[in-house]
Amino acid sequence: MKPSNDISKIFLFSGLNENELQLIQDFSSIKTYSKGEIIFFDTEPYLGFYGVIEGLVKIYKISKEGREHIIHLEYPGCTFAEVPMFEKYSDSRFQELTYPANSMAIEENTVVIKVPVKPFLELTNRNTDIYLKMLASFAKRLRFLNTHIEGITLDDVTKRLSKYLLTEIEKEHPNRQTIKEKQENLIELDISKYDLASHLGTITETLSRVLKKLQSEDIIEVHGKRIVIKNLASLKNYIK
Amino acid sequence: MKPSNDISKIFLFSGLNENELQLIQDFSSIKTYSKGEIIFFDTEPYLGFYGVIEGLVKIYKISKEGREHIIHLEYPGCTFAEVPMFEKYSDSRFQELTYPANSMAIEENTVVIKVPVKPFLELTNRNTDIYLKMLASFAKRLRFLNTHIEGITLDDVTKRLSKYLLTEIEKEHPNRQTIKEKQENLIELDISKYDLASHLGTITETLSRVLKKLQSEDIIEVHGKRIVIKNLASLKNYIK
DNA sequence: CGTAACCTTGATTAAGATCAATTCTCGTGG
DNA sequence: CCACGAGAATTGATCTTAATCAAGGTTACG
Repeated sequence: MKPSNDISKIFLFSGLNENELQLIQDFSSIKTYSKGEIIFFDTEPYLGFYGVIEGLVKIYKISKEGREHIIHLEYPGCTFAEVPMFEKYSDSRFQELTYPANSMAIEENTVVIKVPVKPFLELTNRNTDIYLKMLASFAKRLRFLNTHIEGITLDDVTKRLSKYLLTEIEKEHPNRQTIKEKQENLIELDISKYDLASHLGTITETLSRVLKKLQSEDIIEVHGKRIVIKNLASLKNYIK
Repeated sequence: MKPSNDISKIFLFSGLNENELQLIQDFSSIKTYSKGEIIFFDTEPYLGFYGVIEGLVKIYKISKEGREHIIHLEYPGCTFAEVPMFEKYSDSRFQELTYPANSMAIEENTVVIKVPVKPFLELTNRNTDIYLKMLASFAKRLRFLNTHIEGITLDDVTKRLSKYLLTEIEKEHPNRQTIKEKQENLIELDISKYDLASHLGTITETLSRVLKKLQSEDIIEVHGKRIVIKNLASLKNYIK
């Protein structure tokens, strides 16, 4: 009856036993969001972290002028906003922390678990396994952000888009050599072009033009949310 | 005789006892670098992390065209390149990891300790205190990078410089209300203008022009590496 | 079908990078 | 102590990329 309430798919919880999972479920809350619904703003006081069970969540910042930049996209299994938990720890004096960015569900029926800090830390206290898993997850995120910053500051939009497309291909075909010819070079965008642009640090108009340019060079073919890579070598050439 | 070999000032080691510190010192190596010397490249295989004992280190990326972007500046007490340690952990199959970015000593006689991963992890195995400290340090860095990305993608150069200047003032006067008038609004840059520009995601020429603009508006006064804030309110207005 | 959200296209503008000289600063050796 | 020279910083002129502004066109969904 509650397939969407299965929190064992959250990577962070994967080492925990039935009992611990039930405990977490007991003090946490699970909520389903519609597409476009805000999960939290970066002005809200920090209360706990979140995990995606179903759907897709964007983590983003907005400038004074209203321009948006997507920092992360969180897929099922991912946790987000765990970071402030340890900022609190590091501060001797108590201080009112806020969430580091805004977050919004960008798929219909996105299911998210909200885990309050205090009981969670009590449960996992001295659990080195959880700590190591978090360290690994933080490490991954740090490297991602490093690469992201590198892209934003040192690459133009074409290069950033090329990198994105190439990582998307890798994602869908983790071990490529064993895959048959069919669909090998097809990418099915799971986000809107607006969100993709914002994720690449640009705007829809520019993204549209760059996609058009790559099409005119016979490197890709765009049909709505489907992008076919027609010339992988040329695309790879752009990221050099 | 070896004042520069005092590794207890490394924040990460601050909870360790004499014995443990000695152990770390035994399997680690300490080296003094000249200004401009490379500590590691982002192409090198990962062998261990580093801690700054004296001096100043920049962590940076370089584009194909040779443009540089500084991601972090590391001061005495800081550790860097600890991140890949936990990427290795998270990967079941062994893989050859490289350093996430380049690093260079940017002060004369920068003293750095290099800690090899394996013995360090054996020493700290199951030491939740170290893990929590690392989580806190990763958390801090993640928030910093978030803010950094926000700045690069959503702010113009003037705003980024203003933010930098204001955080520098905070840094030098942690509890401002008790400070006397003199020197209150003086910033002594500890990096070159080239490095500052690169840290702000721009180039020296642009930085120079922005500094000039702020001077012409009577907000700051620049004398080489000394910058005096003449109108704090106006400067703060730029970061809104 | 109708309408709202999404996407594309074109014309224009603006911010900042690039290119090209100077000028300034400071450490070093005569 | 001064002069030299190299690296650092400034300034000006120009160019490039991508943002902005302004219409249209497409798609999806009730």
